[in-house]
Amino acid sequence: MQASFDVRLLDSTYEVVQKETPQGNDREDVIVKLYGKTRENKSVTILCPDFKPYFHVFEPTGELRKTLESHEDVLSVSDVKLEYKGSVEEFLEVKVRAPWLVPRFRSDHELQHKTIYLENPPAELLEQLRAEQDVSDVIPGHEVKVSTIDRVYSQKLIHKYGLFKYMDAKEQEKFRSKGTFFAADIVFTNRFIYDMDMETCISVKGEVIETKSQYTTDIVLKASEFGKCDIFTPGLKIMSFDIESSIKYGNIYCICLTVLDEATGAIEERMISSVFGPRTEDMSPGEKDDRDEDERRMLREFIEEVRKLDPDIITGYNINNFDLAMLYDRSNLLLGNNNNNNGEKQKKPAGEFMTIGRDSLGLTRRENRTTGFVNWDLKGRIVLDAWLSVKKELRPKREGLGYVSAMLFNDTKDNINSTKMDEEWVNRRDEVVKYCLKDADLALRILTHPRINTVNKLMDVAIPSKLPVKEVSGGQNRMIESLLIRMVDREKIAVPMSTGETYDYEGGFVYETKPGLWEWVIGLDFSSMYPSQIIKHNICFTTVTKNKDEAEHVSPMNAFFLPHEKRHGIVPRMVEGLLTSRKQAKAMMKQAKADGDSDKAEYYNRLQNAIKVLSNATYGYFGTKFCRWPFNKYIAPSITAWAREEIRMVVSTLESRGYTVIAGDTDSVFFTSKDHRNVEDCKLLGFRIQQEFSEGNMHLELEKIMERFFAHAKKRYFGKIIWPEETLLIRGYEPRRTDSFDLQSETMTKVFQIVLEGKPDDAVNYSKDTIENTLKGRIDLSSLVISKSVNDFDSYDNPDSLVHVNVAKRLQEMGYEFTPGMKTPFIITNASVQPIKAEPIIEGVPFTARPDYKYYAERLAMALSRITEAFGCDERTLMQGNSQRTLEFFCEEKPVIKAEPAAGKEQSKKIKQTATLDMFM
DNA sequence: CGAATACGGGG
DNA sequence: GTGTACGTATTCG
Repeated sequence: MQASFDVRLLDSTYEVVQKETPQGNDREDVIVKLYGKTRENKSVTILCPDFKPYFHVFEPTGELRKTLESHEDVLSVSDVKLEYKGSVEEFLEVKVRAPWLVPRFRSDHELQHKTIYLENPPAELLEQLRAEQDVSDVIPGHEVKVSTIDRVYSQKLIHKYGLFKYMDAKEQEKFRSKGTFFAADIVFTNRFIYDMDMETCISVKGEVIETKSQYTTDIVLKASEFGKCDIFTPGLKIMSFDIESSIKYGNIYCICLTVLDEATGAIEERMISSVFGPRTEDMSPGEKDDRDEDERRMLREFIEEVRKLDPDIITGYNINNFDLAMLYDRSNLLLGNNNNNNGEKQKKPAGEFMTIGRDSLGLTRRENRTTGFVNWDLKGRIVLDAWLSVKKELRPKREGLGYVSAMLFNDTKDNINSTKMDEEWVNRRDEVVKYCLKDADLALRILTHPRINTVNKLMDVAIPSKLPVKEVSGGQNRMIESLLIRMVDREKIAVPMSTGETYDYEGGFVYETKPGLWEWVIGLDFSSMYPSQIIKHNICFTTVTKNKDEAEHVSPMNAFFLPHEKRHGIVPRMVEGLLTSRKQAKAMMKQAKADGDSDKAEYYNRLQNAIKVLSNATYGYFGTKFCRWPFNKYIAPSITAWAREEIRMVVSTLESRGYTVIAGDTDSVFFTSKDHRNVEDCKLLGFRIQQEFSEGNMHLELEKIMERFFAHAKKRYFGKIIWPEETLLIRGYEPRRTDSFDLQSETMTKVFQIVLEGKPDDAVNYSKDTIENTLKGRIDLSSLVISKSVNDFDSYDNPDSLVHVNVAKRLQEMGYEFTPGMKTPFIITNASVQPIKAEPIIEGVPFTARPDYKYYAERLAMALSRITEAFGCDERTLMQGNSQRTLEFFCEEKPVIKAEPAAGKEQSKKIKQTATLDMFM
């Protein structure tokens, strides 16, 4: 049956299938598969045959051309002309049978060298080589060493001057059947999406396949035609799940899941639990088998439910590190046919049995080699860990499910002691299952909470980046490349591969902060500083020139860019497109607001934000080693250099007019004026300066006015904003450490408050008092507790040097049970020795040891001094209290309070500030 | 001081 | 998957 759908793309993959040829023999073939959701909220699998992988090779030698032409895996070769570094060059387009063959061709034929060694070349040739623009060095000698700036130019030189005859056999080997590969690292399905010019929403026509075979989606469609369609945002099915298990025995007790269908608001819940109690050490083989069989049943039930419910998103709390690993390990162990004849475990592709992907394939695990970070993938579904979303969006001080739930919706986990799950499972089985479901529910509510809203945000950025939603959940690279590669392809420009080279360059300008407490501070910033610089100076890999004469833009780091009229760069055009569509989105938002359509307004607000993310990421992309474009080492540094020039100009103009600039970073400046001491005056001044410095596509904007502003160092400040809205601003102080003790964060918060009330003297006193109380032990023990989790002892390189590991060892010696990964609370008792000594906190046992109050006081002083230093009170002074030495110390210091005196009625403040000094003396 | 290492979170 | 992206505080050297 023929049908047509509008589809929002969620994921893409490919499959190798057997295809019958007219000759009757089977041949491997590739089909692209797209997964998505239709406008009617139906899940769909789209099968797209007839697309083949291809790549380009620069000016291949005769040998390489012959090898490729006659290779059994090569479907076709054709000559194409593509632009590379400003010139049109000859390339060979090579179409191959399957994506996984491309890396194989690369390893067999990719040229690795850009230095050529020549034996006895004539002197005349050497002169010619030296004169070549792209030769960076010619070192004469027995063997002449010719270095070029990239492999393409090595190839060009060899061809142009017939250099093979001056190369020995070994040297020839490096170049003979090798070539420089282009576009051979573009993920196959992305290549498909770019070439078909698909966006995140497509319209597709094709034949509905009635027997769904392995697919779990509502619809399976064999595509015959693709078209454009308007953007829409279907309701997704979001599943959250949680597993309770035994650490000791490794088995699963229960799996609970909850599924929200955004389209209808309906929620479905499932609880799958074991009929057995905990395992024991002395179980008989028969008992063990029964329990294994029971767990097998649970896993199978889980798989069946997921396939039936067919969610688009799978979430849970810390599922990347725990629950998914649990499913993976247990299904490998229990569902694999590991009970074969000789009892040996059969090696199977891992995750294969957890068949919950939309194509019935299993769970795949990817571990980052350097970070150890684990990523899970299910075809057609998007795996999102609510924990990671929370970290990214909220940066809460503690990241536990209970803490975050309390913070977001004042709800909390059920009362189950998860560290004693075996015990809880014996005594309160029903409650554990409820607790498990509750956790799944909390994770779902967190992921969809307005302040987190991960699913919507991903759906949104997918729009301007024109990609399936799963693609944008990875990194920003892919989003930028999605836009760039399409433009570049259309204009017949070659797509080089990243060389992975890194280079250091200077970043944004950071003004040396004037520490102190200030009043009536005006904050301005350039909107979209980096994108604006790209546009202003036509910065692009297509506009770089070595010829200063034809350049219109000369960056402060001496890179030259062509005038916009001569060649309008691809990157500036891309960024302009983004800024324009952001303006449109903002206008739509305004319109929707005016119409009273708050949902629509909210949508356009998120969309404009997504576009902002994308346009800002453009600069970042050119600064990474993954950036594939030539001249990238001129692009990012030129952007930042021009930006530094721009903001410096503002700073120096303001200073030349007698205003005091207090802080500034990359695109922002904070300053204060003696003659503007109220909101209205500050607004007038701010707007005047905004107008003065906004020119062309650069827009300096009055962002905020602060009644009080405290700055202590670069990137560390807080303030009380009173315009355009009254809010608190805190930067760089976020006390986000879970291993800090309560007293520290509580005191810090209190000190912020006092400072912003305009009472720095009180803040210093409060700090001193708290430190003194701590030193003298007049402090609640519970506010000193530090809690850290302790892993397997032998997982540490140097376990004895770590306090928390030693505490866990002591717990074990004292006869308490210790489970690796367990959170261990303790109080430091002696920090003057190495390793630091601490005593564990044990529930129900009174803490009798004496805390190392000096240690705690010092840590407090260290944290608080970052603020009090601005008032002339450093860490040492804080520790010394009001002693005579304090006084001496202060006498040598320059004036401490830097608040600008307020005019007229505010005079009393000045007196108070003097009083602060008096107090110290 | 910059580089290396560990944590967080889950049961 | 035609790859290679945690962010941050503390300790180490």
